[in-house]
Amino acid sequence: MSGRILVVDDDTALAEMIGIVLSSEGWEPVFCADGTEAVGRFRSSDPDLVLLDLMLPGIDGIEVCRTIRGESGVPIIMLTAKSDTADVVDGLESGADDYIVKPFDPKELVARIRTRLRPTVATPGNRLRIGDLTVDAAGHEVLRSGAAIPLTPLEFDLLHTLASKPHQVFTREMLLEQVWGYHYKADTRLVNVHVQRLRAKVEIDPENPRIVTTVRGVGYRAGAAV
Amino acid sequence: MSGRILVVDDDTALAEMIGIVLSSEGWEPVFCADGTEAVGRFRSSDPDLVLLDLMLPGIDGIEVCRTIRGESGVPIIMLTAKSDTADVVDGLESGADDYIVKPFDPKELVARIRTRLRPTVATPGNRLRIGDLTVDAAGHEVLRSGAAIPLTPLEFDLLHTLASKPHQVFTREMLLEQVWGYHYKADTRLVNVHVQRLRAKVEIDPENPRIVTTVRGVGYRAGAAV
DNA sequence: GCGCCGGGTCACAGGTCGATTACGCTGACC
DNA sequence: GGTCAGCGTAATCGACCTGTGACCCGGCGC
Repeated sequence: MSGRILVVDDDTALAEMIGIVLSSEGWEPVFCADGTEAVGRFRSSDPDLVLLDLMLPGIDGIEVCRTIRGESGVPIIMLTAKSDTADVVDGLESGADDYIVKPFDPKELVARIRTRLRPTVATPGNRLRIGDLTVDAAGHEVLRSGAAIPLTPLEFDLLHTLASKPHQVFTREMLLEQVWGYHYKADTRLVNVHVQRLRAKVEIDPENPRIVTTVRGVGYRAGAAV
Repeated sequence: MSGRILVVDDDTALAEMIGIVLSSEGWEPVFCADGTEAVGRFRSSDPDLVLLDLMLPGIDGIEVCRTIRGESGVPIIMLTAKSDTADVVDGLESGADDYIVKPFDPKELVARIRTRLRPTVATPGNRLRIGDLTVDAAGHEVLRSGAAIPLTPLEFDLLHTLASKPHQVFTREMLLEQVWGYHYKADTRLVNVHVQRLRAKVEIDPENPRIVTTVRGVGYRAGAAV
C-alpha cells in the first residue's frame, strides 16, 4: 500500500516530523508551506492523499480544501491546532474526510491515513477477509483456518483484487486492466478460465461458489450473496 | 440525503440522545444495546451507517466491527469513552472509518456522519431505496432485509432505472430507450412482459404490486401512488 | 350484450453467456 | 536438453435469458 501524500503546513519543524513518519510507513511525502501554492502543488504532484493545515499563510485551509475537493475525490485530512468543535464541523463540511487536532500521536496519524487510503473496505494490516478465507497481501498467501492454500501469482492477484472491494462487482474488462494490465480490448474469456481455476482451489464446493460469485451479464465479485 | 443508522451502545441514555440528534437531521436510528445482537441487527436492518460503541456487553466492539466489515462496506464510526491512542489505532485498523471520543459535541457527530454518508469517488454508495428494497448498483444486486433477490441483468436494469427516479412515471418508450437502448419504435409489449417477470420476483403480493406500479395509459413507476 | 383496448399471463424456441475441458506455448529450474 | 508449472487459446456443453406470439381478463363505450 504505497502512496504519495501532499503535506500542506507552514510549520516546517512539524512538516519534517510528519515526513519522517510517512517515509517510515513507505509513503512518499510532498511538501508545501503556503496556501496559495497548495492547489498548484496538488495538481502537479497528483497525490493519493492530502494532509492540510487549517491555519495557513495565503489562502485559508478551508478554501484550499474546497478547491481541491472541487477537482478531485482525493482523501483530505485536516490537521490543525484549533480544537473548537465549530472548526471541526466547518472543516468536514468543506469536504475534508477527517480531522485531527494537534498535538497528535504519530500512530494515530498513521492509522487515520491508512484508513483513508484503504481501498474502500479492508481489514487490518494487509489482510483481507473474504468468507472463511484470509488474504495476506504482505505474505502473498491465502489462509483457510490457518492452513495456506497454494495459488499461482495470477490467481492470487485475481483473488486479492476481488477481495479488496468485497461485494463490488468487477467487470471482466476491469479485471483484465487491474490484474493483467491490459488497457486495451482483449478476449474476456481469459477471465472465465482463471476464475474457474481459482475456484477449483479456494471453493469448498466448486458447484456452489461462495468466495467468488458470478454476476451474469456483468462480471464477478468476492463474497456470496447474503 | 436520508439514511438508516444503526446505533450500537449499551448506554440507553446516551443512545436516546443520539437518536434525537439523528432524527432531527432526518436520519432514521435503529438501536441495539448488546454486542452479540449487533451483527444480526445489522443484517436485518441493512443500515447506511453504523455507530459502534467500543465497550459492549457480550462481544467486543472491535470484533463486531471486524465481522460487519467482513460482510459489508458500510461506514462504521467508533464511539467510545476510551481516549488512549492505542484504542483509536486498534479501532481504525479493525475496519472503522472514523473514531469519536466521548464526550462529544452533537454537531461534531453530525458532521462526521455526514462526511461518511457523503458520496465519494472511493465509495460510490450507489444504493437506492424503493419500498422495502435496497438496490445496490455497485454490487449489482437487490436486497430485501439483507437477503439478496436473484434478478436477471435485464430485470436489474429495469428496476434500477425505475428506482433511480422514484414516483416518476416512465413511458414504455422511455424504458425501451434507457434499458434496452432501442432508440426507434419497437414493440412496447416487451416491457409488459419483463415488468411482469420483475414483479414475480420482487413483489411480496404480485396481485397488488407496491414496488412497480402501473399507470394505466401511460407507463410504470417505482413506488406506490403517493 | 358486444366489441375494442390496454394490460397481465403463459409457453416456447432461439440465442447468449458462462463453465469446463483439452491442448500448445513459454520460461524457470535442474 | 528435459521437465514441469503457469498461462493463453480454442472448442464444446449446458443453463439460463429473452423476444415473440397467443390467450385471458377487466373496463369502457355503444
